[in-house]
Amino acid sequence: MPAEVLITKPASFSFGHTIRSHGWYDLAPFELDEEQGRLIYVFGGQNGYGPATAELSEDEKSIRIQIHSPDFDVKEIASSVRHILRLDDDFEAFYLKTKASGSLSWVSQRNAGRLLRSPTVFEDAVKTLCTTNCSWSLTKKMVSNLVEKLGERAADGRRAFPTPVAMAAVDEKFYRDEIRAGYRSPYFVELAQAVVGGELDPEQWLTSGLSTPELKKEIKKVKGFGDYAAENLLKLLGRYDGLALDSWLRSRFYEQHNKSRVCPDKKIERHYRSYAEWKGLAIWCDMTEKWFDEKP
DNA sequence: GCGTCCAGGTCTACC
DNA sequence: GGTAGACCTGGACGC
Repeated sequence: MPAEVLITKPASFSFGHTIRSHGWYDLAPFELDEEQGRLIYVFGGQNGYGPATAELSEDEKSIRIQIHSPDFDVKEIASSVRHILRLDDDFEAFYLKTKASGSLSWVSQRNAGRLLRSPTVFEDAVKTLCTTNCSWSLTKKMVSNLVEKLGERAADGRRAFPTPVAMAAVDEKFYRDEIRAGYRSPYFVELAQAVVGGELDPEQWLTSGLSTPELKKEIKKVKGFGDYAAENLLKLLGRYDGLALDSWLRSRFYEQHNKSRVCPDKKIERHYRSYAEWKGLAIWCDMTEKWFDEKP
């Protein structure tokens, strides 16, 4: 029998909207069980414990965590679940703006807006790099390869996301040949080695006192992070000032708000200007509303 | 099955 | 600061 932990749900929280908020649920070691409405994740080993697979689901008042492992750090896993589901983030100011907007009033009605994230900023950074300049199928392949070839195995045979140490231990050739990361390969080596060597601490970005533009500059110092990747990572850190425009978001905007005609990014920026520091989340909710009609 | 073309975001060199 | 070309992969397409 798996061990079970319950976490009380915040008042304005939607489990379904959070786990399907963006593509992360589709990237290993996340797995979405659509039929049962469960999110599965393999938490990395910590504090002397090995990796542990956990299934997250919900009932009326709680989030249920079922842990399939002979030994695990229950506090660490519960704390990571709070982090990945953003249970402690405050969206009241965003909901006030969306309520006033009319077109985005559904966001507060459905308690949407929480973007699923990984337990560590390092994992989110690596996955963001895997989304740059390629199709979603290639992103999935690169992330699966990383987990399969470098991740530590949990008791049930699934694997956790690789640690910075594991990623720093292999060379550029490995990333090219085994991960199929192509020209991104040296970026992974550089990122992992900088974290292991202590020159870079991505986890510190969560609590950084820097302004968002300053933090974006810091993130862009990491090879492979341009405007899109930096702004995407900032969203996962909880800073929504940037739109993180990629080709998909642009084409959805043209279709929805510009009669399918291409327009400059500045026009997109103007469209969401009233959301101020929330505009990155506003565009994401605006462009993905239909996802939740398709996936009730 | 093979070859060609294209999309995708960032980097570097150059203006 | 802006721009062009290179980077690399997988998918689509034509043969």
